[in-house]
Amino acid sequence: MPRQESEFPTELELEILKVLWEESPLPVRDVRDRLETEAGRTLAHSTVITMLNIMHRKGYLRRRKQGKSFLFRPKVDRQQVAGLMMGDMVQRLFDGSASAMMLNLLESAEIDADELSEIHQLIAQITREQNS
Amino acid sequence: MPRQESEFPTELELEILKVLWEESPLPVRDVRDRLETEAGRTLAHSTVITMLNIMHRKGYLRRRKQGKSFLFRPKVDRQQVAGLMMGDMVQRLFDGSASAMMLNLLESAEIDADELSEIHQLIAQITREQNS
DNA sequence: TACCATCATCTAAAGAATTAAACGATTGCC
DNA sequence: GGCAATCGTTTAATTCTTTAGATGATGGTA
Repeated sequence: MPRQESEFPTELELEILKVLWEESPLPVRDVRDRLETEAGRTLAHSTVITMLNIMHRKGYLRRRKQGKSFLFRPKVDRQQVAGLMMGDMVQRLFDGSASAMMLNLLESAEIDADELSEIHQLIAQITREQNS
Repeated sequence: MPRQESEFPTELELEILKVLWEESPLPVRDVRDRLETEAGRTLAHSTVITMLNIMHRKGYLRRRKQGKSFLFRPKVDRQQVAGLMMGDMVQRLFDGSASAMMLNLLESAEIDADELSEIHQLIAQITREQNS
């Protein structure tokens, strides 16, 4: 028994989602162009169609026929996917402790003062909400 | 050109690393047993050996012969791997913004009051360090 | 010594992810 | 009407990941 199909978008699927989260709906050709300019991935037209169809089958995208071509747009939003992927990573790396992950991020990533301040305030706000 | 070998531990590789981060060095048989009890994965002995050898080749593990069997232990530490994987995810999901990732974590994950407080204090401490 | 248990190596199978060529349908234009 | 451009479908090749059987070496034991 080999491994199962990933429950999250794969690397290329995520790249395509990012394109479509930025602007959609888009026809195949435009997705292809943006993968090249934005992600530095030059793919054959048929490759992109194949991927879009797979993603449609998996439920990541909606597909609508316009004229003779299809327009694609995301069916899942960025927050949702990010949440799922992060949740998975929290499980796999930190045995489910989101705070352990945050502590790791704080220590290993360079986060500038403004951002730190923003996060600081958000925590304060969440704390207030929990206490009310 | 299909995809390349992952630069990070794969799913099963990470599971094995977790076993060895907990205790090492271990012989193959013990790794196998712990994968079963701790990760719920029942694998053939030869499967585990194959994986351990692959991981050794990739530089994730050290291997030492004791008697007729090998003992394995990690060559990479948890912080290091976590940092790399998180960095990759920050890139892929949040275009490099670690703070965006943290904000997402704060909003989507349930983090209890004690943990929030701990994080809050750590941020304050980092802020002080940055200002000195 | 002969046999059995224990280990490692070799080999390979099968699914997932990625890539794209070949082919066919449709549409617009000369 | 015919030709070229454009689009989708079919099919398949390649690599990575995961899995494990077959085989061979070695050491202990009856």
